Formats: sequence, C-alpha cells, structure tokens
Amino acid sequence: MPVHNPDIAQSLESIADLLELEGANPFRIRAYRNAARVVQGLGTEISVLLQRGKDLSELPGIGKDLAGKISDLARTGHLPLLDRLRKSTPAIAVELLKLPGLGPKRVQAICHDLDVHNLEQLHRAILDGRLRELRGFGPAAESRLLQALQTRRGVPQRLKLALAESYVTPLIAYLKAAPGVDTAITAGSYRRCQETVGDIDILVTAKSGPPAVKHFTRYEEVGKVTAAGDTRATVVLRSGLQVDLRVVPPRDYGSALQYFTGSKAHSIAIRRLGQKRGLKINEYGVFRGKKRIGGTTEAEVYRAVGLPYIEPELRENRGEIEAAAAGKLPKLVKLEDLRGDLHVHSVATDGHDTIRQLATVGRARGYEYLAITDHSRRLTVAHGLDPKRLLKEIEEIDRINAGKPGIALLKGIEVDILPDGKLDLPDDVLGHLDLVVASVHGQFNLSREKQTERILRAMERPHFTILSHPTGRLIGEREPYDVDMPRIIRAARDRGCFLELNAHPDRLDLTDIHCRMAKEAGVLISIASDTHRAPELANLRFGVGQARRGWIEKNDVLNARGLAELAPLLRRTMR
DNA sequence: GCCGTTTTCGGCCCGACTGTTTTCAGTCG
Repeated sequence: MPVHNPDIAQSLESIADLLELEGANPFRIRAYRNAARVVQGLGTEISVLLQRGKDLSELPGIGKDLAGKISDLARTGHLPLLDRLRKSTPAIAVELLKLPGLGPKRVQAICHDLDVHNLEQLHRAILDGRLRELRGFGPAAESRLLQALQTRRGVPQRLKLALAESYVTPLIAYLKAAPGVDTAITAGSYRRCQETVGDIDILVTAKSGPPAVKHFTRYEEVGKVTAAGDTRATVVLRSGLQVDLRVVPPRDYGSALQYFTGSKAHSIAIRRLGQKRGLKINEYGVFRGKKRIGGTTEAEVYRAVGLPYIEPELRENRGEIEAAAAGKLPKLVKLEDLRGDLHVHSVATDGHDTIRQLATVGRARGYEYLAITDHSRRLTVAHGLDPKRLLKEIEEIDRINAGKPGIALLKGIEVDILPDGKLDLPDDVLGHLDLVVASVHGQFNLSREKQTERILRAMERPHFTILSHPTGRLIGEREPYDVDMPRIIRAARDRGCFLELNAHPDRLDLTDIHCRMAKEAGVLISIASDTHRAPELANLRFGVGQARRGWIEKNDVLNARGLAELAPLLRRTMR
C-alpha cells in the first residue's frame, strides 16, 4: 500500500500536536509542522524522490533526522515516535486542543487533574463546578467551553472563499466609511486566495485606533465581541464567521499588511531574513536598532531583506522566498489575461440561458470566444444531449456564428467518461466538434487503480481535449475520488491534451498543488467557469486565484491564448 | 529539530489581548 504525501504530512502534523501536549520544545514542534507543510507542498511523491535517490535533507527545513523519519513513513506508513506518542497521550487531549482558549497547558490540566477521558466527562466536570477550581480557569473559561461543547463540538467550519466574499464586501465598505479611517483591506488567507478561510482578517489604517475599533464592534451583523483593545478586536458575526480587525497608522500600512497577510510560515521566514541582516520586522515597520527604515509599502519590507515584491498567493513558504532571491518568481496569470471560457452550459441541458444570451454576456465581458459544452446523454438528470440533439445544437451555433455575433462560439460537449473509460458519445459524432471536455460524473468509489485506468483510457480516445474537474471533489461536501494525479498529469503531457481548473467556488478542482505539478510537466490548464447561469461567468476570478496559488503564469493557461493560437492547439487533440 | 560570513552550541518572529492574577502566563494570530 503506497503512502502518499498527504498521509506523510498528516503523520508529521499529528506528531507536532502530540509533542505540543507533552510540552516539548516549541521549536522542535515547529520543525515538524514545517516539515508537514513542505511535504504537502511538494509537486512530486516522496516515494518517487526516494526511488530517484534524492537526499531529502536537501529540502528546506528538513535535516538528517526528519529526512530519516519521512523516508520511514514513506516506506512503511509507520513511525515508532508517533506510535509511542499516541500510546502515552489520551486521544481526547488532541480533540480538546482544538477547542477555543485551550492550549497544551490547560488541556494537560483538564486531562490530568480532572481525569477527563471524553467530552461527556468534561461537560460533567463543568456542570459540577470542578473545572473552575483548577488553577488558570475561571468563570469565563467555563462558559466559553460550555458553549463550544453545546454548539458545534469545537470544530469550526471553514468557509468557501465565495461565501466569505459575500460577508467581506459590505463589511469593508462599512469600515471605509468610518470617520477617521483611511483605508480598509482584507488580509490573511482571504487575500492569499485560499479556497476556504477559517476567519477573516481585516486591516484598517487610521490615525487613532480606539474609534475604529468601536465602529467595528458596532457593525450590525456582529453577534458577539470576543476581544476589543486599542488596536485590535475580534468579533463573531451572527453567521458564525469570526472577524479579526487590526488598526495601524497609515505610515505602517505596508508592514502591517505584509504581516497580517501571512502565511505564518512565510512571515516567520521573512522576519528571520531580517534578523540575519540585523533588522527587526514587526507590524509597525522595519527597524535597524531604534531607527525605522521602512514599512509604508509591502515592497519596502521585501526590499529591506533583499527581495522583490512577492504576490500574496505565493506566500506559503513553499519555495517563493528562494525563487525571489534567485530572481525566478513566476509572473502570475491575471484575470484580464483570459481571452475566453471553455466550459459553459446552455438551456439545452441544465443551463439557464440560451446560447445567444450567453454570447451577449460573454462579449460584454470582453471575451474573444466561448465554448458551449452541454452535457451528454448519460447525464439524464441534466437532460443530456444524444447525437441527434447535439447535431442540432451544432447547427444552431453555426447559424449564430454566421451572423457575426462579435464573439466566436466554439462547438463543444461535456461528455461523460463511462465507468469502463469509454466516452458517452461515438467518435464520429465528437469529430464534428471544436473541443471535447470530458468528466467523471458517477462511480466515484472505484479503487485508485480502476479510477485512474478509467480516466487514462478515456484520454486515449481520438477526440479527447480537456479533462474537466479532474478529482470530482466538492469542497467541504464530497471528497475527491481516489485517483493517481501524477500519472494523469504525465499522461496528459504524453497525449497532448489539457487539464481543467474548474473555477466554480464549490469545486476549484485542480488544487494549487496539482496546478504546480501540471505546470512543471508542461501541461496547459483551462481555467473554466462551468457556467450554468450567465452571471457565473464571473466565477473565473476564483479559478484565477487558485491558479496563482499554483504558480501558474499566462503561458501555462490554454484560454489565455487568442483564438488564432487556441484553434490549432484544440485541433491537435482532435486526431 | 534545524541551522551557521558572528556560531557545531545556542539561538530560533513578534506583539496584543484576556483572564486570573496581584505582576503575568497562556493563547492567539
């Protein structure tokens, strides 16, 4: 049973959690968390690196010890250290660590002094008044824990980026309108375009902190104020979303934004670089001794440590700092680089709008082309097209194109990949099209081997152009099906076909890491909206954010090409 | 546990806020 990078990263994270509970050296704990992040972000499986004889200790933050542990994990899936830690620490402790306000010290006290082995026992201990007798616990801790236990058992839901956006946009407008406020901007994982966010970080610049904090805590959607000081505050909106606010003077905008954007690992790495140059970097600026030498813009912060500006989506300490130092930062793709959309549904199947309506909206967005890709017959719930109806749709598109609609409509299909790897429509029918987008829409639970074979076989069909939503995941709702993505990516390279980054905010499939793997393999990506209603064409922005996290440049994107360049690329797949 | 034009030992990012204290530990980001 092969051990994959996410499994290895998970084991390293577990070790960090358990070491934390043991009260181990915090820097040792950080080393394990770092290693987990590095492994997670690798474009290549550890097992493959080992086969190639790669020395893992060359990876950043991985020394001799961790290299040995990681290779043990990759080979066996087990590690004596992890087994020992699991044996000596009750499982409940790990769960308690996730509750708000509980760190390792308090968890130890609860487990040890109160003899608590499950959440039920903790609940009883609170009700009996035994918790508040512990040193370090008072009425506030008691009620906070009680609430966490009663509501969602302490596991906070992460919010999809699109939903977060709907809360953030009006809040930012509200803050900007406040008296004395200079500007307001969202930082944190939201600014880095992570596919989901745990909370929202907002930076406000204002001459004085307290009035801005006050204004913030009085926002009408605030359900609860968790903390409020002179320069920062934390609230929970009625929706349950936590929002952190920080206020700094306008002069400190750059250093504050750089710091609050994170990621934590990136910030630490930047501050260490500063340290080596005899600088101190905090949210208030860059300092040499007592002298402030910069921090009004983010670029100043990076310049102080000898680096060019690094885009927020790259700030994960996954090699961007080394790339910046070497002058090899990618020039990330932008929304305005996209020349069209290659995955759109019309009213003929489960879409809401006619082809003419879609063309009008596409043209208004400045697109050069739009591919109509309705479903195939297998997807009966979507009223999928059989050959006869598809040929009718082709005729309709030809008719509209003949009328010079100001945008080129491409004739496509989203064809089902059947469980045996055949496509849902015969080759001679698919041959009439400009492109064939192919998807898995059922039989998600095949074994990794069978699912991979199924897709590889489909890719071998003569007219296969783009593999749509390659892992089938729905964020927070459905796990990706088990599929060997490195193999799929290699096959796409060999076959000369393309992978889709489905930009629907529920999917965002490819992930950032898969994007990076595809880029390294030289496989072009189609950033596509999978639109079912015309306004969803705007969802491309989420796909672009994800692509940027995956280091994707304009040249790596199929639909960043104009029609003249795109057409031969599509024809190449129609063999 | 990692790392090194100060170092193979002794550092390791840095600050704000809360709650429980009676001057600060713990937690969080």
